[in-house]
Amino acid sequence: MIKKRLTNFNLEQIADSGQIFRMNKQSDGSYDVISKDKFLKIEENKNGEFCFYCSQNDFDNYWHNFFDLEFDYSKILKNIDKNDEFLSDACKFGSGIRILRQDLFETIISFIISQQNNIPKIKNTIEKLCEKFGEAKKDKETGIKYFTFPKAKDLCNLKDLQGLSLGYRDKYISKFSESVCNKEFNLKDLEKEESLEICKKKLLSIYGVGEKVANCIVLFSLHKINAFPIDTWMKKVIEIKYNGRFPFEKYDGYLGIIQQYLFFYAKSLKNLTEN
DNA sequence: ATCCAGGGACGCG
DNA sequence: CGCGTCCATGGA
Repeated sequence: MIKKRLTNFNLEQIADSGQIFRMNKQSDGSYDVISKDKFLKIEENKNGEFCFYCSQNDFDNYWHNFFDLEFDYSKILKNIDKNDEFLSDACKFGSGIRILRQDLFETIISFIISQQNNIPKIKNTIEKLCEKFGEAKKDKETGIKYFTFPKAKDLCNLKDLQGLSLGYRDKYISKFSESVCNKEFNLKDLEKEESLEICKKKLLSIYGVGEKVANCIVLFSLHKINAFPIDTWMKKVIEIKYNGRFPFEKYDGYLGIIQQYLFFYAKSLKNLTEN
């Protein structure tokens, strides 16, 4: 078990942010996270320390990077236009959010599922997918049983994907998985690509991936933190709070982090027109 | 330009 | 309890 004192790191905020990944709050207040074939329990103790139930090796080689712990988010929080009250409030409200580095294949599948869908159902569908096609495993540290995320070769057959309430998205998943298996689509090359625009272009070539989903994938997996996904919440924010014109130029270079604060804050408010 | 394809959880009046 | 909406995309 690794104990860490961390600033700008909040489990609840990370779990409820716009990122779709396998993180679930347990009845004892701890959080179970699953990424690829890895499991991690995290809890915050009375001293305000975070306990990561994994080996030093797994922490250093995987989770540290996954949660983007090297990056100092307070730099961003200091750069906010003081006159922008809504954004200042949003940054305070979500200051513990981190932009994760999620597995590329897992992120592509997850965000294809996310389109025209709600978060409880998305999570439910992903879990069903993992139970059916993933590998049953037991976490060494806690003994907790879990299912790994499926491999591309397991998701190629369209018929196998039926009955999981994927709806019309099933064909997107089988086609993409097949293109990964026959090397038509090279995940490794995409992971190495530096340019946000080239990454987006390659992702947009996937059947079933459009502008919004491509932006989510480059931000949440490839960590191009200037990507700015615009969903219905962001549309509302820009329209109601910024009269249709958000000052993108002020935050060039880290727009994706700004987007997460805005998204998380907007969702927490019952009515955007008030406040 | 507009509609529909699957589907279900959730919030609100 | 019924209805609108939800982290959209592609094809007709």
